Amino acid sequence: MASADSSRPVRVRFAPSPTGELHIGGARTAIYNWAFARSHGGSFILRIEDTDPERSTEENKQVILRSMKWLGLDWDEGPEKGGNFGPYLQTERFNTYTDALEQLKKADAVYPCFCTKEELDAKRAQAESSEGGYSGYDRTCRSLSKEEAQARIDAGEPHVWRLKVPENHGPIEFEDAVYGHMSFPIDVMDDMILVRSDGTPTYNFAVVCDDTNMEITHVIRGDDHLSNTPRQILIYEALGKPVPTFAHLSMILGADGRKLSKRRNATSVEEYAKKGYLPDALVNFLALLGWSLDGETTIIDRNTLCSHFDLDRITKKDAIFDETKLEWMNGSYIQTMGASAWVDAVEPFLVEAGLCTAEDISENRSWFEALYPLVAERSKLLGDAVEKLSFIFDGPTVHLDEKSVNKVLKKEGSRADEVLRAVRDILADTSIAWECDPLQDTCRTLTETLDLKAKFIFQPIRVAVTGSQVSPPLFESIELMKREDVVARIDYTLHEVFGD
RNA sequence: GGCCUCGUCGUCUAGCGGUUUAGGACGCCGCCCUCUCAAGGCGGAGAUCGCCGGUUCGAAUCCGGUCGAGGCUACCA
Repeated sequence: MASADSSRPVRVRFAPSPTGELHIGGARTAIYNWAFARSHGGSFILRIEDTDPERSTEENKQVILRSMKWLGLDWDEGPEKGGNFGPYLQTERFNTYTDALEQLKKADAVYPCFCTKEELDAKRAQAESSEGGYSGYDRTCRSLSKEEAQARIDAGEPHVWRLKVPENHGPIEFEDAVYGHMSFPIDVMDDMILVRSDGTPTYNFAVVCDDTNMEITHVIRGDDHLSNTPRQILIYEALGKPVPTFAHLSMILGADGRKLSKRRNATSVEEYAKKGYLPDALVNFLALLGWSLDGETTIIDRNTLCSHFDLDRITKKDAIFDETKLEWMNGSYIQTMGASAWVDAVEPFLVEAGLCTAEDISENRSWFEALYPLVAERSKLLGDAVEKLSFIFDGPTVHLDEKSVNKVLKKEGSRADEVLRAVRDILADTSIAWECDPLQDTCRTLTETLDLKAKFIFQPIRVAVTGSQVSPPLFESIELMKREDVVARIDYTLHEVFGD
């Protein structure tokens, strides 16, 4: 029975392969590993599994590192950081795999196999179409004598190294921290290839070597590896190394209930950053996709996550990624993030939209921070600020939304022209402080002067000043604009709509 | 084909044999607040716990079967 050595200090790792960007599923796996390390006083290791030269790229590696940093998942050991168990790129660890292979050769736990890929494919194809079906490599080369095998190796014949699955081994069992007791019959275990004919390690072999050498205590990974686990346990046993605790994570599905795919869904962390999500929100949301604190709490900050995360509250069921809820959560984080952090986060969006430059922001920092209350509780995504605030940057004229003009200014009996003329005089009156409250209070007196409901006073002002019947709070916005611009906008509207 | 999983409101989930008329969150609907939109507050609809049997005084919770979904079964990771 495989069991973990609980006396060792907790060491976990996130091991992406740079064959693509960091996607949502990988991000969640990373978050769980990170949070587990933090909540157990352990180490979080980042290892890049780049043994597939065909698909691995340096660019992808950089994107992954960038996304990890953006998410705020700091690693204790790994690329750029180093550590006592490096290197942290598999391509730089080949000597450790050959060392392990030598050890297995000495222990007579592996054997060379000379069957070619073509022969294997043919055998498998034939077996699959026959009655019993395919049940793994037929072990042709396992019965080769030592001498014959060595002679063929010496003759330069291409060969792989296969694990000699033990004859008298009971079922392979382990306690998965998420799925519970697992048991796999030994007779369905293939004599899997550990080292390819070109000398490179296969995935299952490389992971086990790395995880043992890096003294990983808990392997938290996607459940597509659940069926690989018994194979890996066999390798741990052959190596005579302690088997870590495994925790397998269910899959994240798209809204259509199907596997997330680049074609149908936004899948990479980078895309979510560009869409205006906050790292805190994404971490919170992803943490809750398959894990719960208590079933009640939904807003969970990093500190809470890092102190309370544990494996026993992870769900087994696949989860559907519901972006609507992510949006809500992001809005919630925007509401509480504070003006300063908001300005930093929203800057690229404002600049991108051409509303201002980075210099404008650094020179008028406090003015930009004053914008925050106008949109904080009205934004789901950072970029929402652009649409809501653009009118403020428009100067002495503003684009008048036709629908709003018709509905508010030209409405039968609204007396919007009277209202605007009166308001114009109030706003132009320099004896009234250019501040939210005095301006608003003075305008409100018009409800009595003109005998109109507040709505009929304020909505015309809103359309004239912001161009639309929907906007952030009126006088809070006006306060942040120049008096001459606001007055000019009212004159402009009066002229455009009423021909003044 | 073989092996291994998973299955509670539309979605994320709580639930670990009785305290459950199955709780919370998002979304949806209504009301309140209100200068618009939001935010916030309050309330509502929404799950016979995939299905069928069994165990039990009692099951979403335990067991068996079944259906559906998924993973692995590569000289990919």
